[in-house]
Amino acid sequence: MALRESGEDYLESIYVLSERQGIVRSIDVAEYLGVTKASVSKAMTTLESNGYVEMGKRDVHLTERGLEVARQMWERHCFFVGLLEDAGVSAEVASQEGCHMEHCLSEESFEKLRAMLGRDGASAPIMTD
Amino acid sequence: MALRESGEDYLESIYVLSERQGIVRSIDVAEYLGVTKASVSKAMTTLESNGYVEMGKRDVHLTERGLEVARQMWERHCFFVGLLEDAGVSAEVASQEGCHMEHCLSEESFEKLRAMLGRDGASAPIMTD
DNA sequence: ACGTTTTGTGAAACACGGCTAACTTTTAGG
DNA sequence: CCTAAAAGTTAGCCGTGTTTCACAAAACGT
Repeated sequence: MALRESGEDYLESIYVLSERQGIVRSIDVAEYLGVTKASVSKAMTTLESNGYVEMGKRDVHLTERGLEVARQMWERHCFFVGLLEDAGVSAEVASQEGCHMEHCLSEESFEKLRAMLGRDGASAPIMTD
Repeated sequence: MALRESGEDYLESIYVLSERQGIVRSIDVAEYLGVTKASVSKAMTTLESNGYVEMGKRDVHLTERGLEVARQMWERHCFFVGLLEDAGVSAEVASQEGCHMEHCLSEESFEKLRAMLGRDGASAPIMTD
């Protein structure tokens, strides 16, 4: 089953939170994304059954497969947010809108775009945002 | 009621088709977007009740309000498709993916991005694609 | 003018992704 | 320990936007 935009968002947030705090619980994801814990629970179930995450007793973590997607999403997130900020968009708006742009492109197209725009591949350090 | 991504797509396609062929029928929109005519029928009903389109006996056309949105979407479509093509993405893929990017940004952010990237505002001539 | 084909509509169903509410389970303080 | 708070799950609902299927209405060829 193909990953949807919302699934990618969940994976990305698990990635960011795990870098930030190590162990990630559903409630952390819920707060980060601004959804209810019920929504997270549902999403985790389908992400787990598709092999993107594994749920322990009190944590959730990415599988290899999930990590790959998550890193890619985070990379794109940083790219688009940086691009918009450079264009003069406020950090807050750039972050919101970048969140959507990151799901629009295939990997191939994204790489081509990044190559053309000459922004290097460095992702922003993960911090509270 | 705010316009959703799909509503914007419908308006844009009516705009493109009307430039191309004058009169636009539901079936044309359905074929253009690759959805069923039932979907178009339903979408037109809500777009009409929100003042974006008017339905005649055998055609559908944009109101002032709808035209404004449609032109804006088309402008963005051309911008993103052009950008991707310049990056080396095939016309077909660029068109597909540009279709999604065009809905991600606020008007303000889009203008800033366009200004920074220095692509002029000329939209591509409307042709079969 | 008639019948066929094309076009449009309406009803019912589905997938998705969110929500609330109620419940269970786990954690942690006293 | 034991209870209260926090975290997680489950069930059911909603809105959006599709679909299919059946039908209505219009257009068109002969």
